[in-house]
Amino acid sequence: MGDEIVTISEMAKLHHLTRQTLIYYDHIGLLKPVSINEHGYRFYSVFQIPVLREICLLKKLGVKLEDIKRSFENRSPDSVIHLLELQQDSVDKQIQELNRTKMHLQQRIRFYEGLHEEHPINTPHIKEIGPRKVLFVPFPSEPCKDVLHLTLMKAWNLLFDWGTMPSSGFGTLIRCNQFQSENLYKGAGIFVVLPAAEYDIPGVEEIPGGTFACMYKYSFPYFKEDFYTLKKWTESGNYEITGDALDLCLLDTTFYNSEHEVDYCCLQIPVKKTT
Amino acid sequence: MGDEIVTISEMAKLHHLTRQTLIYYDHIGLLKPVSINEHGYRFYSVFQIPVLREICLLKKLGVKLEDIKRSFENRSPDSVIHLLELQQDSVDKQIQELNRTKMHLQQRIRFYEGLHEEHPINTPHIKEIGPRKVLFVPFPSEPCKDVLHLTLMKAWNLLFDWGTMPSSGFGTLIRCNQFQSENLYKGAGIFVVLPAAEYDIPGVEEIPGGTFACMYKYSFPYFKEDFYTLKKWTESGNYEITGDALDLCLLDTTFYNSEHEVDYCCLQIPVKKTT
DNA sequence: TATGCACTATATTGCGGCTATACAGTCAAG
DNA sequence: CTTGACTGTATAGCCGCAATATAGTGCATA
Repeated sequence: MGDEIVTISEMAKLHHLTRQTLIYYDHIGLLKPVSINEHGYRFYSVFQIPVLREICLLKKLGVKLEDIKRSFENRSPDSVIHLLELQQDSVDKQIQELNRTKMHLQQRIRFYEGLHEEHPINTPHIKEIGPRKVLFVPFPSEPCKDVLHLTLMKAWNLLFDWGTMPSSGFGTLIRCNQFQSENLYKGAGIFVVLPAAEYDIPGVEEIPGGTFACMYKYSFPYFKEDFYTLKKWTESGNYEITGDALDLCLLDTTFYNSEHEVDYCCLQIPVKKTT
Repeated sequence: MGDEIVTISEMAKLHHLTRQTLIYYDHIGLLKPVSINEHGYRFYSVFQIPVLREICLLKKLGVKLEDIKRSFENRSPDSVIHLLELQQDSVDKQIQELNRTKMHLQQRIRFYEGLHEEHPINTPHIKEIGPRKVLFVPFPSEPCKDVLHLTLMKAWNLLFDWGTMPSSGFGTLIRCNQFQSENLYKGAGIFVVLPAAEYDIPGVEEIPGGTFACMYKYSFPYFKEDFYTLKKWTESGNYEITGDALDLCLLDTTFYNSEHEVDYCCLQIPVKKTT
């Protein structure tokens, strides 16, 4: 050096880049060497050092090479401010998105950690459960494997369309006004529990908190037997049913193993003690 | 449908994916159809719907397909919790990184917006300036174009190594104990202004805030004339110099145009009034 | 003069997670 | 028998390079 001319390797080392990167920048027209000798060797001017430095800075700020290139075609303090402000908006959006993702991750982890508590199987018992916001989608017909899957996917996609995620479980909801009827599943459907923070979705129902008769079980949600077992238990125990029943799916097909090849669910019927 | 078998297009539509994506998942072994007929047509089982749903969920949570694939090879609630916790760490890091980037963007925008104030050229005046943290790197020899560039790159790279960014300007610092000397640039060097929030860098100097004699000018920082002009002005105006002089570079080579082909700088000498 | 070493060049492939395109075969309805 | 909706494979492209293969250049030493 010393004569205001810099080789490609010097230029690269100065900016903590590799030679290939500079060759790439040459190819895409982002930074072309001031001269090329008869063997194709690239030579840069010391005046290009601040230019490459600025490219590295903008790159580190997340600006795309194409945008950097266009910015240099018409460079002024105002045009740079404009570029940086656009980048600021983009970064803000990315942070927002990541914060949502973080929230969904937390909810999902908490959901799975709930499984660590020891639960008696097929044993009715009483539990206090807080209020939940759910999205409800009715079954188009009598529930069976296919209808269940399709209805769940419909609910799931509705949530996705609204930019949120079903990170806290789902299940089957049975309307209490059909509990005595032959046609138990009339008005029933799939519910998906919403993350606590997400309210701006139309058609959201609130499941009130309170006392629930619960029973953990391995079965498909369209097997009525478990529901009737739990219902009979509440009646024989001086409880009065106060609302719709939930069959919350805790472990689905994706967790099937040699031990269990049906869903692990928690049936929940809201009750109050009759005196 | 209805017979528990799903075609590729149905499977895709159910999950808001394209056919090509499912073919891709087949190729990488993430989700293989349960059967393929004599013409190569792919057929999925309804039991694969929850699997693909879970794949989409994990994908939306930012988990890589390769990790999802491995997770499914040994799937249990605990292994999923582990996967999600790893992802949570990763998201936290990304958010931190973006917040730093955002801060640097803000500083950089504020720096350029400072140029919007109308500044008289070559006219000494008095200004109050707050304290600044800077990284200082001495010149290895008498400053000239090359030495300036190399020293600046050294400072710049030191900051990059520490994971921060010189987003608020840089310039030349001249030691006040050499102001009377023939050898003005002894002990001089490059300073780079640090973002306010970044303290954990070794060798950081503090430039105290206070009253400064300032002069905006177009020139290279190693031209002594401007410095002596401003120094003479302070002395004739009953000011006493109280510290090192700064020659802050506001617009460098990258902003050169037909009008100006030297740097736009602001010379700053800390002073106090002599009574 | 030969050898070695450090430098330079070009061209290609690969990463991740697809999308888009081109081209061709399959299937059911009219 | 044609039409249109489906299916397949194969390939290129996105971004910002890194890695590799292969070959030429330039200078110092044996």
